[in-house]
Amino acid sequence: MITKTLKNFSIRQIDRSGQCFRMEELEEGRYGVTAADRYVEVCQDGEVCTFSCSDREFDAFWRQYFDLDTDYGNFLSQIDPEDAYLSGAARRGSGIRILRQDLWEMIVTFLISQQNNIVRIRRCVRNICERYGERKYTPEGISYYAFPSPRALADASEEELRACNLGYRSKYVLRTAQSIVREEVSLSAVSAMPYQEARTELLKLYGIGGKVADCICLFALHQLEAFPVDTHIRQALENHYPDGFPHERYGAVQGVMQQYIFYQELFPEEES
DNA sequence: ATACAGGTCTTAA
DNA sequence: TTAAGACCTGTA
Repeated sequence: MITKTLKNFSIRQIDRSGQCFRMEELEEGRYGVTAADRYVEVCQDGEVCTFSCSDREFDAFWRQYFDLDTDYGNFLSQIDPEDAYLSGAARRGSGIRILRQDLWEMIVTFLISQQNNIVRIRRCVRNICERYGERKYTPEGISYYAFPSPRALADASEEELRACNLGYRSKYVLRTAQSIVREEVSLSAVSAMPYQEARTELLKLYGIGGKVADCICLFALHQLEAFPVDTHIRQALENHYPDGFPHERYGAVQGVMQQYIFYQELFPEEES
């Protein structure tokens, strides 16, 4: 158990921002987070956060994962004060972090996410983790499932994946897993590439188009110049930027702005 | 009912 | 090169 005081950090906003589909609210203000092959519980009260892990585990993994060494105040201060829409969106989502998630996990997760809804995406990811992932235990004895390896998914059948509720995305996941196992695309090579190169490489995988590739670049590779355009973002840009979104202005950090906009569109009203 | 979810692939002009 | 159409499945 360790406690940290964190600015511009909201576990609730991160959960609802839809980057991670393996986070769940256990009770009011308490979240269980599974990432790669690890699990932690996070409690938050204002700026005070408690993580249910050791100091060593925190420094070895979660500090990075939650991007805690980045000053998000710096991103917020770059926003054009004349831009009322973006300023408002950023104020509302100011606790969002761009997580540094596992590359393979993001590839599969965002393959599943296409033309799909959040509830079902979560269920699909849970299903494949329980079916193909290794069962693990925290030091306290809480059980959870690691994300399945490329090998494990490559050895599955399309029918089995459909049974996990993936629908037509089953063959995307299967063929992509096989491509990775055969090293037609190298995960470690992609990890080391700059944005444009990584994006081009990811597009070689079956079922990955521009939007999904950008999500992977942003949420796994932390390439903040990636700006995934989905139906919500497209709509928001049409409504609020008739002359086009100022991509040049936010260039290297526009992925962060994308998240503020996405959050604003998904949660326009303050609830409870 | 029918449209729509964090789209992409395939096929036809 | 562009533009429909198809594709799983749940929810409103």
